Amino acid sequence: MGIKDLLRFMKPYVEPVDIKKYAAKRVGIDAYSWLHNGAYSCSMELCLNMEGDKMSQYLNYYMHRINLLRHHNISPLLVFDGCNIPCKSLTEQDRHNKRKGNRDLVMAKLKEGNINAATEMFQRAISITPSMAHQLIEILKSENIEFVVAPYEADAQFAYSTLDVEEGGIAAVILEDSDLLACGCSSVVFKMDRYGNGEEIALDKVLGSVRRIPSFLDFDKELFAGMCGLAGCDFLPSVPGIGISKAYALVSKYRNLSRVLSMLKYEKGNQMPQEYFKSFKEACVVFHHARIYDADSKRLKHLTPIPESLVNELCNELDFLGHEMSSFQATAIAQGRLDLSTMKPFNAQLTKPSESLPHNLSFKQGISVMEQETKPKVNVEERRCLSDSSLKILISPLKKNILSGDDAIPAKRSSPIPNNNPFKRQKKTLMVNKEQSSVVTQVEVLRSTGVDCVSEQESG
DNA sequence: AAGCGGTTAAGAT
DNA sequence: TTAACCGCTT
Repeated sequence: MGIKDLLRFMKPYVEPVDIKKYAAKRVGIDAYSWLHNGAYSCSMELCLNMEGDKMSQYLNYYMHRINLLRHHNISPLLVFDGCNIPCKSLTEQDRHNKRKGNRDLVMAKLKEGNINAATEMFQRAISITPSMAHQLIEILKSENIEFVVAPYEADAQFAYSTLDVEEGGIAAVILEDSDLLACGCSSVVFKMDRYGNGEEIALDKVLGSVRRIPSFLDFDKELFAGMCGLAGCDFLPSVPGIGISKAYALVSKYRNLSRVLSMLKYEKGNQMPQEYFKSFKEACVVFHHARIYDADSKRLKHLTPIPESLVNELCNELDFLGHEMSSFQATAIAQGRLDLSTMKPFNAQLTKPSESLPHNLSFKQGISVMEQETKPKVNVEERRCLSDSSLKILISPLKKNILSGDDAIPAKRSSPIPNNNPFKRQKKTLMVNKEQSSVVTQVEVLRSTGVDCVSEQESG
């Protein structure tokens, strides 16, 4: 995953960070990585789709971390991954198959009665379902926490949100894995623990740096991204014999990506796959011009505008970035109204099956192990963008929400909003002074006074 | 020295 | 599942 060995290579630039450094700033969060982490504590319940409190424990984990940020007066922006981009389809297919294998193993162990082995396997078989993401999104809405579902890669969405830090863009991105650096994200926080301690790489300290080794003097974002591409990433296999170190050496020697490429062509000759040069170009375009959602104009845009000359060079063929979407569709996705595995609105349970949209966009994180059997398989080759007409289904069940432009959808939660703020006491005193009109407040106060397991209905 | 494949431990409570 | 680590190979 990500760029091979990049983090190890960048070790000299990694610095410990306390998240309160970003007090009063906006910070981006990889929404799925926290979902994954939170799911460990209840992997079996999630996999077997068991009802009950334990199953929602991942939400507790989540709100704990959100509350940690709020405590430091940090405004979180949660970014969810959206649809797959075509050039990544091989990677996704692989994962899909592995999860399927894990599911078979779990069932075998369960039959043997080997509970220990089974629970271990459950943790490997976890995948985040659209409905889990949706549950979280409903809570985020009711708690007024900013979020966006990216049309495609969350990475690019992050990069877009960091473009104008002075005008309220995000100052850093918190994530568990992956390497935002290739997209040009200015500041990345890895491995943040429950107290807000993590490790950070600041790209502006990297580029132009002479003090540390490796030195990135004379590197710009384009060269840096090129280096990452050469080392191999999700949508581009690495050149045999070239890892991150050689990639760095080549780029710093030639300081120009096309010169590096012609050099490779010359040196490696027939070792280079025929498709490589085209794929490399496309990977670079993904890094710089991926499709993102622009919340102001409510449209799909490119991370940075694609120059006309580049479009011509690519023969007007931009579908490797993911298909173009209407403003209408992009907005529905961004606001979390669409289940991307079915392309149906989340709360349109009353919709007749015959009105279902075709399963032509795959949900990035896959579907749960138990759901895989019932849901039709997605053929990645057949993915096509939905037309506006097929989206009309959105209007009937959700008319008010969509036409009024109001983002809020009445939350239908089965579980109460988790409240496990590590700073409960301090919060409580603040809360008591406020008018306790909302369910949230009531639950929060009751909990902090020692009353547990208050359901929404009981308190309302 | 760098690449590459295989193994391992962590993550969550 | 993924990053980190180890040891063999180029």
